[in-house]
Amino acid sequence: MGGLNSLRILQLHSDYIEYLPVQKEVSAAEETEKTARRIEEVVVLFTAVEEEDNEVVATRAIKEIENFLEKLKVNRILIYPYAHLSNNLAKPAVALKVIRRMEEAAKTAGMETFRAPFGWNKKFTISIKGHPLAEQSRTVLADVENEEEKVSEALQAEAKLESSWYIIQPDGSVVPVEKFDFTEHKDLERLAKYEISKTRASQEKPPHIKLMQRLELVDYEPGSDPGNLRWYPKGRLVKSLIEQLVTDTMVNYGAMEVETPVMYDLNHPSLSDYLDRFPARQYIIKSEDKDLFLRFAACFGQFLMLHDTQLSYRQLPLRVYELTRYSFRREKSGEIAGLRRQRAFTMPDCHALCADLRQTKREFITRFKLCSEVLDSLGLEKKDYELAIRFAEDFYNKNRNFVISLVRLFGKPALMEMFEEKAFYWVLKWEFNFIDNQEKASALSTDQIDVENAYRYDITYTDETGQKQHPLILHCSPSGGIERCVYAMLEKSYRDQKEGGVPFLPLWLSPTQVRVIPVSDKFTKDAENIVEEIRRHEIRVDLDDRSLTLQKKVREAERDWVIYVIVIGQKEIDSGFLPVRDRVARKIKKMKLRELVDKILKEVEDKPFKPLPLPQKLSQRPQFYG
RNA sequence: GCCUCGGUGGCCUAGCCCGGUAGGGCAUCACCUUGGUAAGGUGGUGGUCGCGGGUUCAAAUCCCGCCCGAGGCUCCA
Repeated sequence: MGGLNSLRILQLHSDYIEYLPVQKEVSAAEETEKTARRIEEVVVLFTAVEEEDNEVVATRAIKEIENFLEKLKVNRILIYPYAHLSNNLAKPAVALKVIRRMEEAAKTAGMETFRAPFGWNKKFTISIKGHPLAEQSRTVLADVENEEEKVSEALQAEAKLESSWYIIQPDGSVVPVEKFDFTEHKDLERLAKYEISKTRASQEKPPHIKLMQRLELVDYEPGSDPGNLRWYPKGRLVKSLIEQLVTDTMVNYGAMEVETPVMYDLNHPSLSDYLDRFPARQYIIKSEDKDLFLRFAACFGQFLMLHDTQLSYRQLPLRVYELTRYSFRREKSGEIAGLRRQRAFTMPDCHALCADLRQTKREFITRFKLCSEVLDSLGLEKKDYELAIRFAEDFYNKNRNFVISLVRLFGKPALMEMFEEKAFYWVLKWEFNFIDNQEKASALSTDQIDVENAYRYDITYTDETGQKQHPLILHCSPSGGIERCVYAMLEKSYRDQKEGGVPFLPLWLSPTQVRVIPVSDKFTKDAENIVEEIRRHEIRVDLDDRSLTLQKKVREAERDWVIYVIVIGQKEIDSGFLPVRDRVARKIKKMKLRELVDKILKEVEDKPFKPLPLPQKLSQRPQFYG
């Protein structure tokens, strides 16, 4: 029964690999020079030879790999002896023989074949490509009878543990997902389906894409890489106001705003560890003497900063905040979609260092509340998003009441994922998920308890007794990506409209809050005076001075989602009352200018303000789209 | 990366199956119109039909190759 033993190969389609033999590890090691080697556009085969392998297996392995290379349209391989793939290794002499046989077979098959020396401890750097076939692990069995090929997602699968899915209710009761009655919780059902079975209901284009273009908020930029967007003035205003709101919220909460670099040395020792877990996702920049990667979160910069910080337990919890413009993730081409997912995106990222679990829990609750406040400001209420909460079973058993208290705060049943063991660097994590018109779920706010990175980055504080301690680290994005917030607002508006409602952005985010329309050219001057009076109160007001019909101008104001529209003619000048067309209430109400101003100021109270991002007169505005 | 669909003035789109000198709408420009709450009228400017090759007397249309985009798959600590 030799069937269980085999040749194990981790096959990685790589942009490049660099390796440097450091020292001999076994006596059977081959002779080689201690010089660095770099190979580009290559399929790297990390190979371990197990106990009962014979040389037939080598030929068979190469045959399988040959098929694969055809699919990848690559013809260059590097055979890289890598013992760590197995705990049942063959003797070095046998292994070397098998490896040499592989090399020979590959050359015979016409592959451009490289091989790293056997028996050496080697330092290496690898950049793996981002497509699904890039990472494969294969096991070639020694037993000829057993021809099954096992192909699996190598890196992820190793870390992925069994998890089970439940619905947890505010009263603390827990039901397996399949037993829960979703009648009253359709979006939660969609989230569960999306997370567990990954089914899709719809095949159409996400509606927010058309809206983001038509409203001249934001658009694709063909001159860049996919997933890098251009923001028109109105969109820039909306985005910038949301950024401001999130930042204000975090600063009020006590966070210290910092700024850190967008790119980091690929070979920095503290980072390489972390990076190893996300090998395929970076933009790589070549500088004169080093390779840099663009950050995909604010963690690096903040952790490197905190590593160098002198911290006492008296200063905990310590909150550090950064708005990353941008974070970069080189998502696979097919994964990018409008404002749902980009390759360059803006993400607020707030870390809190806590001394112990007790402090952590208190902090976690505070942040949980802040997150729903932020979403509420965007016009996203509890009914508009769903909570997912994930943890290791062990953590849950010890902290059950804490988990339930979060669900109670949320006030609705939540999706719960329980892992048999701690699978990641966090022990507890939650997200607010928005479900869009295609029934796809996207995470907005999120927070997690990280128990590893303080060690990885050696971040410490001094406790009461003068000892260095590693804190717990909370990672929170209070809003999620800002782009994604806009996506959620637009998708929600579309849904509202489909259900017979009026689509609009919250008043404090509306690029135009009030539009004044003179009934004819004769009243432009009077209209201007009114505009100026409104503007003085920090209200974004504009003037449609184009020589179009009144109907047409009203129509366009509606299409621009302007919430308050005022028409100015002789009657208004005589009476002093303004006919205010309220988009949301869908009626025209007569009021004094002061009344309107007060009403608006009250509605946008406490929210950030920025002035009109375009010329005040519509006749002076270019058309950015269409 | 794979699959599917697509690429025609700034935007939307007809024409493609069945080859015969590219049509409409919006926007833009000019003129008329100066209005009372969701599209006033007339006229004009603007296109080597994504790129390259092939078939043909003739290609937006048929064939081959490539590029770009979108969606799906997959992925999403």
